[in-house]
Amino acid sequence: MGDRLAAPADDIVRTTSPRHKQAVQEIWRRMAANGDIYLSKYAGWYSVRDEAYYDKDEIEERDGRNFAVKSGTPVEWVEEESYFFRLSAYAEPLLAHYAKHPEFVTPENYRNEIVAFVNRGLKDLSISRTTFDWGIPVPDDPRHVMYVWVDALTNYITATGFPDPHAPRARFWPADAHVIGKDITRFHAIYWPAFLMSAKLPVPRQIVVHGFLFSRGEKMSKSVGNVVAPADLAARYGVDQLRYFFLREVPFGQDGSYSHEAIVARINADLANDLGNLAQRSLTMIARNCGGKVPELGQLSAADTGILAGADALLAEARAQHEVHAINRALDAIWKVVADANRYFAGQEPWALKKTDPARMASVLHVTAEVLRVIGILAQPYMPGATAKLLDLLAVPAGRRMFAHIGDRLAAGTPLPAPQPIFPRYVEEGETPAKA
RNA sequence: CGCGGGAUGGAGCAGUCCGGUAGCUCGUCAGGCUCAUAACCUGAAGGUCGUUGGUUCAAAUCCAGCUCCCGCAACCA
Repeated sequence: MGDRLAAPADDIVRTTSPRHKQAVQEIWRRMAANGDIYLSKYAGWYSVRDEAYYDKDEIEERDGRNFAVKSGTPVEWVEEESYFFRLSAYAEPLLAHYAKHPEFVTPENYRNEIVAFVNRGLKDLSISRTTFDWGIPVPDDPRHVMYVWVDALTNYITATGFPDPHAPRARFWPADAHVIGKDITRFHAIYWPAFLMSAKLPVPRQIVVHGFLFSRGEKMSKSVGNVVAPADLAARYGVDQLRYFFLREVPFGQDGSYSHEAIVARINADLANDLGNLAQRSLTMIARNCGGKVPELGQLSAADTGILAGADALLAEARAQHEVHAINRALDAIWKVVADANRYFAGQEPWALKKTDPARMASVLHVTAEVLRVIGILAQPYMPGATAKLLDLLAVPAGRRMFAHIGDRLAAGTPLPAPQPIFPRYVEEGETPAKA
């Protein structure tokens, strides 16, 4: 999945792997050493079929037997020996942490939910089971295996090589941002930092909560029949186009909605028309009128310095927006410059200068290409494929495409490859592609 | 009274915290240009800001009630 969306994982932690077992048992030992793990009994109404416990008020009695209200499955009273984590002791430390680091849980509405939840008090957490044996054994008590919480959450530090402080990736902990779905906020904003505090490990700097995506405003569900696989969308519209659409259209942290019409509108307007066409019209002129080489740059006009300054200011703007996870605003800012560049191009009328002032035409084309280079570099994280193509067309060397190279300038005289479209228009099936 | 989000020109959103000319994208209409992927540029039309009441010189914005829509509801990762 990650590969098909051009978002490959650096690492995948299998919970059965030896390194994970080692990390999990070590954090358990440290939590125990801190006096936060104790053995007791877990008692409650258990449904074998649901593999879940229910509260007393979730149970109803019929014909002398007890059933779970929600699922209708039979339940029985079960008492099971279990290790508990003293989560109750961490309500105060957690609240203190939330207060001291207001950005710890972001966006703010999720932070408010978490604070309100913790304010109501925390119960200790059952963290082991004896009813099954798949799972990581509890240190010094092989009758128990760890229940999901400690096991699953610890995978983050397994990936950084914990407990080896000299592991190659050890420097990545604590993480700058845990990016999670809104449905698992509590586990990541409450349980996980509590475990870490108990084990005397640093907590992540930030838990960043994202929303869900809805198809035409409705939650995807099999019964509604609106389930769409991301890979299918990528195949239909293009990976870069799909990534651009969601990153641009959905404010991070909120739920987002998409539809075929919205995606087509975005990729045609922003990608094909604004950026793709700007590259095409300028590069075609260069190919035809400047010998296919980066044209000479003459004396800069106010319009030239204006558009170049706009492009050069983007890195700082994008960084500021990413700092608060406003990816859509970073893209807004970049596309504002794309629009400015189209205005610049139309205003300078290089096609007219071709007859009256070829040197000035060359300058205008040079400046336009330069702006495209900056945008191409900045847009790489969002659209790796298309930006690589754009930078290729501008003959930007592979080693000069980092943000640090934005200050580079195109060298006049550099040969350019033949222009090619970067973003094709999306044409509905059945429609005839327009003749250019 | 379980918790939370939302209701703003045809569509999707911003603005609401810190009241004071209602903004953006798409769409529509008119004009321009002709380098370009029927694209680009300029201009215009279009909104009693869900509803009722209150506070105020002034409310999309603050307060109270109501209606409708949506998501979540702790051992299920």
